[in-house]
Amino acid sequence: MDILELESFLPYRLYRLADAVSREFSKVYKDRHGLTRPEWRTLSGLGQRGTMTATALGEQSAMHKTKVSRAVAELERRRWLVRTPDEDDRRVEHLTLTKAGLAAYREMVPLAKAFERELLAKLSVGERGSIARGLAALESGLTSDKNGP
Amino acid sequence: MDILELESFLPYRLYRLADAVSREFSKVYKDRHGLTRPEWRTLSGLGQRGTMTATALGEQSAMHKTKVSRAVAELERRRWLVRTPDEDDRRVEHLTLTKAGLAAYREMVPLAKAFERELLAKLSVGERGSIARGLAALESGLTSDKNGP
DNA sequence: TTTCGATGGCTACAAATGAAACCAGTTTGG
DNA sequence: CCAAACTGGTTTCATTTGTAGCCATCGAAA
Repeated sequence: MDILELESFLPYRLYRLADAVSREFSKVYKDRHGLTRPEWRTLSGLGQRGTMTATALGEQSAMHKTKVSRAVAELERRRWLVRTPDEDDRRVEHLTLTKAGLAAYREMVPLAKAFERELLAKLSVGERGSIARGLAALESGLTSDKNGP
Repeated sequence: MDILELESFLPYRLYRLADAVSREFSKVYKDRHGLTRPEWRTLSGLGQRGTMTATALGEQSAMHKTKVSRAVAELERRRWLVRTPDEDDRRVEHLTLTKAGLAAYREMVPLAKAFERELLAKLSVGERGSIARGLAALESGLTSDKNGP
């Protein structure tokens, strides 16, 4: 009889790994600032790009509109970002971190980098290369057929 | 100023990839049988191993107890599995797929394998090897320090 | 034994998520 | 010019998830 070995099934392995890593990293921003993942991604996106619209944020960080909307609302409530209406299109808002938001971002960046470094530190150089190539390959394999007919 | 490039941040990349793949694959078991992911994993685990306790299922498929509990309850409601109390320890229940459950499992296995095959089909042999090695390396890097002092 | 800490499994409540509907505002085609 | 289709963003509601606490049972230690 034909069976499936869950432990070596790629979707499962990927998910489990990502879940473990993400859960571990979430401690960093949760413990430090009580952020949720969508909030962290929003902070990160704005810190990186300077100013973005909600839609752009959603695309960059692969989040559903509603996640973005709620994350932005919360960061605004904390006064970590401000919205400035677009001149030409009144539906659009440009989001920018405030001083406080930027401070939080600046504090998070080294922690994030350290986390990633530690994660990779356990691997050999060859292994690091393997992940880089493997992930890139899978990523491009996926995104290319996202656009259906 | 120091910034973090979200798009190349490993935890983010992993999560996004896993999420996309998992979401795509979930269509298979959702469309076919209206299963949730925990339910699918439960089915898969039992199909693979024959008989397991809820705790064992949780460990094998990396699911929280409550997810397991609820998934098992649902599969039992569908009469896809039965519980048999352990002889020695009356807290423990052994879970086994019924004929119906097994039929569903048998139907799913080829679909799962086909999905994985297609996912990998877009990659070169070298790239496939890279993922295999990369994932394995990260996995062992993680599990080894899960056991804190 | 009795008692006390673990363990298997469930449930109740709170928080996070997704789908779909919605509201403005904008574009397009007649 | 105006209706219809579309887009940015929010809200509502149902579903899913996690946390914490519960219950029953078990094992060990007194």
